[in-house]
Amino acid sequence: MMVKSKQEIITQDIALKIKHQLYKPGDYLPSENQLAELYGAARNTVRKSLGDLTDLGLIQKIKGKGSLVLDSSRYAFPVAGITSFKELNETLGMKAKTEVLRLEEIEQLPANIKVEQVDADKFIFLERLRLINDQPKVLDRDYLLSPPVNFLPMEEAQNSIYAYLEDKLGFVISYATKEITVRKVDDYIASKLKLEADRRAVLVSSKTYLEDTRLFEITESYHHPDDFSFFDFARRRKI
Amino acid sequence: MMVKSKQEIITQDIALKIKHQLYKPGDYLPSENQLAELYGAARNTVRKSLGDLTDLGLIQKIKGKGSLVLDSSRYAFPVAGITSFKELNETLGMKAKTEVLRLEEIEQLPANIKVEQVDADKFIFLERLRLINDQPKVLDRDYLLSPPVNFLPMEEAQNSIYAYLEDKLGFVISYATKEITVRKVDDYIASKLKLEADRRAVLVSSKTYLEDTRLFEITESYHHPDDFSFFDFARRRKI
DNA sequence: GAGTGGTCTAGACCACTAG
DNA sequence: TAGTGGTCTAGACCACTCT
Repeated sequence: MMVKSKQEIITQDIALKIKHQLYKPGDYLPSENQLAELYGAARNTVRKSLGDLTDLGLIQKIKGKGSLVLDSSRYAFPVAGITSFKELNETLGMKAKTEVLRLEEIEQLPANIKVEQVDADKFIFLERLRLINDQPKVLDRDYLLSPPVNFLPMEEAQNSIYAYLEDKLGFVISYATKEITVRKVDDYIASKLKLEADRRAVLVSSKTYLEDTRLFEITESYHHPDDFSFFDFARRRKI
Repeated sequence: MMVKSKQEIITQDIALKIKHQLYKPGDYLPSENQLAELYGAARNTVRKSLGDLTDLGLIQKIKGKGSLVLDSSRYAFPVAGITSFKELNETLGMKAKTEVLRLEEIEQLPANIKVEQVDADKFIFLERLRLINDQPKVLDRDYLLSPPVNFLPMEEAQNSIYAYLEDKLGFVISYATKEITVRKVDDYIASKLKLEADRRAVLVSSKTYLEDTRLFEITESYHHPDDFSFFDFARRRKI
């Protein structure tokens, strides 16, 4: 049984109130002292929550004034973070379908994939085509390292493998690196995505890591160029 | 005179030690209690620093074990954040040049730019071509809102306008939204970027905001598709 | 059991904003 | 001057890892 921290509860409660317009864009949240009283928490705990909401782009803190609710409707879905296709669908309410093209074990990674050091015995190779309104939009190639991922049931492959890994296997996904480039693709990919003459697709390559920093997944997603969109909310960082 | 907080000093000191390999990838940092003693700070202060380093992707904290230094050499430059071309050059040491194509005041934004509510009297329009090894790579179009940006000297346009705004004008840049798409472009852009027949470029559209949440800059960057690369480090966020 | 990071508290002083 | 967020402290208890 997962117990939520007081801080998580506060974060989600405020996020929900912003989502449901109890706190509207342009409003100020109650002050930190008021929130602390309201939730029966120390001010530091409230501040941690407000910090998370700031990172998410939901509010902006202004010294001496308060915490201003931003208009986050345009980018509230966490596409800048690590989010799976399935999760995105549900958030955005699109009519989407997933076709599993291949699901098999392989001994080696394709030569074009650059990885520093991999101590996996084998890999689970999963190729999926993502369709929206019956139009092919994304060709996904997942390479799951085994170990730690030793088996992937076919029915899970059709859904979110993140949900399977997190909920069923208890994996804790921590972070990922992601690179976006534009590539000329081969005949196979071009035909699957129904590309025109130029045959360029947007390639999103990512590597995903567990809490203990073990790499467990490498993904290559080929997106149809007409429909690709990546939205990011970023705070200025100086170091 | 800008005074650094104790927490900033700690963050930068540890970041520097990681950069200079005093703490190497695979090593654990000293424990939080040891760091607190070392810097003469409370544990909470050290924890805030370690949290920032975690967000930057420099370390990964593991419960019961310690703070593990990650191999961040591949993505240490903050391309996922808000970073200007000039800053990137310096970080990556590329031979780059900037040509200012236009610098003028305009009354209206181009029709293709969607903005909610803008209370600017006019705009400073800056068009620049970015070349690397004499090859055109990026066509940048900046629209600076006036107010708050009332004037941009020509010599600053050739450098980083962020440096001008932050260092000379004292602006505090806080956050930005950024969207990446692929677009067919017109003859003008195609010729400037020396695109081939297909005439698609990667468009990075961004809006940048000040600390008081005022929008002050809209940018449209057209990247040559062969050279575009966007690298991101993301932590899994649930809400 | 000793050490680690995760959470939380109660209180202090500061700089900034506003009336 | 009162209220706000920003920083910092010293201490507590917890869950987790390792031996």
